[in-house]
Amino acid sequence: MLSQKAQYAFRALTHLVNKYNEGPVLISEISKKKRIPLKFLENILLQLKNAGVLESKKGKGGGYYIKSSPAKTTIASVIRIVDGPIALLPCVSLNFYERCKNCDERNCGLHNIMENVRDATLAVLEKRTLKDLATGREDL
Amino acid sequence: MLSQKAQYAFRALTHLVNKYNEGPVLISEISKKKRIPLKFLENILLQLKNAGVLESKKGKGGGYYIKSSPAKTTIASVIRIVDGPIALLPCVSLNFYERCKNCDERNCGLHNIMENVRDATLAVLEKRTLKDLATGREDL
DNA sequence: AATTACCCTACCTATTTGGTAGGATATTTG
DNA sequence: CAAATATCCTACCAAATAGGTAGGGTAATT
Repeated sequence: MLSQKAQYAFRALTHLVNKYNEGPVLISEISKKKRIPLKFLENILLQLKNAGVLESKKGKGGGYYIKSSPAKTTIASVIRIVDGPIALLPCVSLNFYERCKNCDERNCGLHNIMENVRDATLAVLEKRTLKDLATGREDL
Repeated sequence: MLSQKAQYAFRALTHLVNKYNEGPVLISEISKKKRIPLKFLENILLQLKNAGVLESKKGKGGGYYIKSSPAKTTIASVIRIVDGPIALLPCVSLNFYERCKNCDERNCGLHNIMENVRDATLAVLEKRTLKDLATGREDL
């Protein structure tokens, strides 16, 4: 399951997508509109900025906004930034690979199954982008 | 990611599949062969038994064994027993559904995406069974 | 210079995860 | 029946992670 943090991240990103091209949005606005604890949200947005998804502007009239086009950032990459691995086992993770100390990957039934799961999952998550989060209207 | 507990469960089940139809297997044997802490393994196997995956026999000559045919138990069901939900969000879980308090499911881009992920994941995990864990040889 | 608003470090609490201890219970065998 | 075997059950514990808070520092406007 996605962490609460990741869910907050997606809620915040949804807001930013809906306001794309309307200039920087205050953390406090996102916090209020989406009911996300302010200080917690602050470091989520910072993390997304450091990873290159968001850009920020300081001082009056500042805030956060989506760096490039929403269609350029995949849902998969957001999950990796906030929660880490998407795969169900370290030994089948593309971005966070770790060798299994207790199985021989070429002769492990589970390994094979989990590779299939990973591929099926990524087929969706790498295709969908921030653009797909847009709602058109301002729900909660 | 799957928990350590789930990974232990699959290692143990692999052993039991390989010994299918050879009678009950001692917890202590599985523990030794698969290097799983004995007491921890004990309650994993018990849980799988209570869920109807395994059967046990007490006293001398006792142990654990797979209840019905290995092909009857899906990988998905094992994950649900040991780790709980497979879906990435509670609001798209088939077996552990919980309403999202912060979004309208009909108008939530993320909800839709996560339904697709769930379907893609389950297409694999509901098709594969314990039978697919069999290795033929005794690794580790 | 004052204000605004993001940036950074540190900290705190509750829950979950991973694991252990010890005895109770049921079954088989002599 | 008694002894041995092996699962079953309850309780506990420590470390890690998740979720959240506090407070001041820094940069950019006006």
